[in-house]
Amino acid sequence: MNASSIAPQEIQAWRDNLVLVQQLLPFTRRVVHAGDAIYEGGSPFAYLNLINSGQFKTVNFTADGRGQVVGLHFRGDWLGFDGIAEGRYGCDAIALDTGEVWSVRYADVLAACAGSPELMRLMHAAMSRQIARGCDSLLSLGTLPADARVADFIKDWAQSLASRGLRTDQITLHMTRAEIGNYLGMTLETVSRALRRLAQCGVIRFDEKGRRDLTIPSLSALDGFIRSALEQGGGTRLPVAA
Amino acid sequence: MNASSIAPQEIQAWRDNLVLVQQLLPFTRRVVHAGDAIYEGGSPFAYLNLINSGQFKTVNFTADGRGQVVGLHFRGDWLGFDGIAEGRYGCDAIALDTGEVWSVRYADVLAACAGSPELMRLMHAAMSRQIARGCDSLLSLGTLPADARVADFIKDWAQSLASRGLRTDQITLHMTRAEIGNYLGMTLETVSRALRRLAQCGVIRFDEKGRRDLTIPSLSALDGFIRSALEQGGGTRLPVAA
DNA sequence: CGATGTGTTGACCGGGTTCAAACAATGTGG
DNA sequence: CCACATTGTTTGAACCCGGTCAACACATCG
Repeated sequence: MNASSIAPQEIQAWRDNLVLVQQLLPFTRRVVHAGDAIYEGGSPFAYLNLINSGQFKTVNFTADGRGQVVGLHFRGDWLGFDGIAEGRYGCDAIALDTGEVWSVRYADVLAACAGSPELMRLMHAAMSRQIARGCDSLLSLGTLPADARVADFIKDWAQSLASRGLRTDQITLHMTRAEIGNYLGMTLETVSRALRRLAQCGVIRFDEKGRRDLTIPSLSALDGFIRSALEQGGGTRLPVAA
Repeated sequence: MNASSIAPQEIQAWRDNLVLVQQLLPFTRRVVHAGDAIYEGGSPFAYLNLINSGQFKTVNFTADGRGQVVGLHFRGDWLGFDGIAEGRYGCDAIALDTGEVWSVRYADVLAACAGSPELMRLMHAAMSRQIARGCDSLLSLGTLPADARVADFIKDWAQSLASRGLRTDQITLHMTRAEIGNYLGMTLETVSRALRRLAQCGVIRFDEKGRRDLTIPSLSALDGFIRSALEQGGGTRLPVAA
């Protein structure tokens, strides 16, 4: 599951989305800035949004005010799948920095899919990928201690960039400690302490610029940190005895 | 979000899957028993499985032996979406009791979707629903204390049955405490204690038959328990200051 | 009968939360 | 330019929820 094991056809999956949409679908470009909402939970569903650039989070809100970051999304990802079934979006989609999304009417997508098996397959694959990513998030939340969860988070982030052809050694987290903590199911203080420990182990390094820019000397070192945190941290936390 | 607020068209969504598949797709019926694997993570993807009866869990495994129950599935749900993108299943799908699934070649689904907008829409909706359910799981894991998480789990279970026209006052958990705990990100002991506390509050009641059969006097009482656990348990655990 | 798997309960302890204080970064207006 | 407010980050100290370990009850099954 490391970056080098990404299947060849996967490396370019994000690009296929952009190319095919450009060829087959009418869409409107929409430039957004940090904090902008692409859509909000509860509002009527009509559009899917394909990310052309920028980074985004999806946040799930409840009536009683609880909020949970449930996903991070990058170039080539779709925003809005959660709205298809109910006809209303289930989450807020928020831009983490400035970027551009391509908005397409879902009705147009359906029509185009009927005429293009390739596009239909691509949409299925995109939804499938989001389902699989959700499973991985649950795995991380349920089985890893706090420090390892933060390490896994950074590893995922870097791999997401790597699979899109972006540089992974030097990354910028466009999220506050509070947002990261929310996403990982812990408090902002724990995130801060975990990052300090990761830096002390040399598995990440903070840039001079600020506390959100960091360099990753080695992805496999991150993996090593996670594994060591698992075995020395009591060993079998939530294993399933087959 | 209570049981009575389910939209009319949602109540029968599970049935549409079964009806449409029966009309449009060649499939093979497959009877399974508790513990049987419908498919296993890592094996090549070729079939989707529509649940006609029974209850199922999906389990995500890692190379280092960690396992996490990531989803529960009932009549009308599809199993196998997570395999479309990579061409390999990402999870194990395990039967929790005796049931029947309809196995359909994914290639046939694609072909049939091209000729039936209704079926295509239905597949999208099914995937969308699974994405949304994943988001809800993350919300529960990230924002609720242990007791409330167990209460929310039972509420979800009951609502899943209710939306399929099954009785919700009397339910049987076809899972061990360890499985439930794994699903909810806690230990089996905590599950046991949480259930006892729920029973003491009268929000659930154990049947004479065994420790897995329980009755739910009132769904709204479960909601009340969750809300009270939130406000008296320190109040704002992971809220997002808008 | 013992063996095995499951569930319950108690006592202890530790990782992570909570509370608090101080610091850093970035505006904002006079 | 500085005073000031605001937001984000770091660090410390105390507390507590939930994990860990252990013992026991209770089934089912050979």
